[in-house]
Amino acid sequence: MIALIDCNSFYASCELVFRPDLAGRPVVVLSNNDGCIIAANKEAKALTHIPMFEPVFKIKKQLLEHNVVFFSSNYTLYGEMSKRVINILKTFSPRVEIYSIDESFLDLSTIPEESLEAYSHLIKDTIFKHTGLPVGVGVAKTKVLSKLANRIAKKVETNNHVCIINTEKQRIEALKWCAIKDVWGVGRKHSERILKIGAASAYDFTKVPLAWVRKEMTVVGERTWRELRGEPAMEFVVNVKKKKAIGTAKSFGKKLKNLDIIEEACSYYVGEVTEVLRAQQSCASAINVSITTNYHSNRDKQYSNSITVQLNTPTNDTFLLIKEAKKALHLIYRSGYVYKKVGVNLLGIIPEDYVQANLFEAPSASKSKLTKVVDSLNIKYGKSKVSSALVGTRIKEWELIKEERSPRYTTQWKELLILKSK
DNA sequence: TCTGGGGTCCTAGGACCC
DNA sequence: TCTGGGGTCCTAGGACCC
Repeated sequence: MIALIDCNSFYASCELVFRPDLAGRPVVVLSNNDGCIIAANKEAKALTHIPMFEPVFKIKKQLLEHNVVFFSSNYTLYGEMSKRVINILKTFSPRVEIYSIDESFLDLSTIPEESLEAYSHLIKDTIFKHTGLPVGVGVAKTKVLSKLANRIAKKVETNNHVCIINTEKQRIEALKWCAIKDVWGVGRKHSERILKIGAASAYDFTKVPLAWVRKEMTVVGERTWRELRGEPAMEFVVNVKKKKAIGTAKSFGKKLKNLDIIEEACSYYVGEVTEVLRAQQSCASAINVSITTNYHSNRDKQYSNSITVQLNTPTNDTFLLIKEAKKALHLIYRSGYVYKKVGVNLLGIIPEDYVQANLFEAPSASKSKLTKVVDSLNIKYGKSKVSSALVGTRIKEWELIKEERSPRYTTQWKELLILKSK
């Protein structure tokens, strides 16, 4: 049996752990640049109707009327809280698949069937006791079914946040309860197509002929179909896989016209992604740079472009990659537009031990020692204390907006939570 | 009239996830 | 005024190889 443990309204719950004074009040967490709502606690969800991903400015008035508390996203905090949850889960099973920041699969094959329910409650209660985070637990024979069980645990009040799908009767009941659009792996496009052929529930979908599923939804859809029928078709991935692409593309705090300032933002992002690249002991063999105007705007002239540069020799050297990114940016930049976003993406990622030298290029003097020193200084003194001069110093001119970010309680000495004594 | 067969690699685009 | 960011997997089609 496989369990899926999922934290409820994860980002909002993380904020509430450190702000018990806000208990009972509606709380929402905003996206980067404070643009959209990306998480809401149950009080906020209960309020009228707060659509996720709704631009905040459109409903701000309404939210203020209801006394909603806003937080900008604080990924440092959420990442740390996530690690704590995972460490607890590892004490409950030797095999844990970390699926996302707030979800993990657990192999419970060694737990006797009659103990599954008690064990699930124990997992849930232990996490709450040690972190203050509420979670739901779904258990079933396949990953897709445990996702479904988790959904039932969350939505059906009487379940007390735990749901086990074990018998054939339970499986069919669960499938009939679940609308096709809510099945894990079936998105908007596919659920429209499935509805069109008359299947409305997950149960109906399992009765659609495999040939149709295969043709319309490829092998990915076939796996979902099999798993819903109780036949395992997805791998349980215990080892963290190295990333195959590492990228970043964030909106600017304000719109930008000039190449020199966009260049600085671009260089800064290259610094960020190469740090991740080095942390997984890899090198990139290509880098992609993209720029785009604000596609929401009807008034601005629109332009977007991107370019991929193959490197002569794969590298993880920030300084070399900034140089390449800058050249690439110059090729796609056009003056006369107002830009909203620049992105960099590292591609063709290979382990650093596999790098093959280029026959026609003199080996460059190794800067690996320099980047190591830079990395260790930044770990010690804080993010981006040391960086390439190409990054510049005008970060305030393009940096994204985070007006309501909470303190980084768990990772910065200066921002520790203070408990006042009388 | 009729024009091989078996591959690899790369890219763009679509669909999905949190 | 203001609209998120970071990923994965799969397929088709083009270009190339022997």
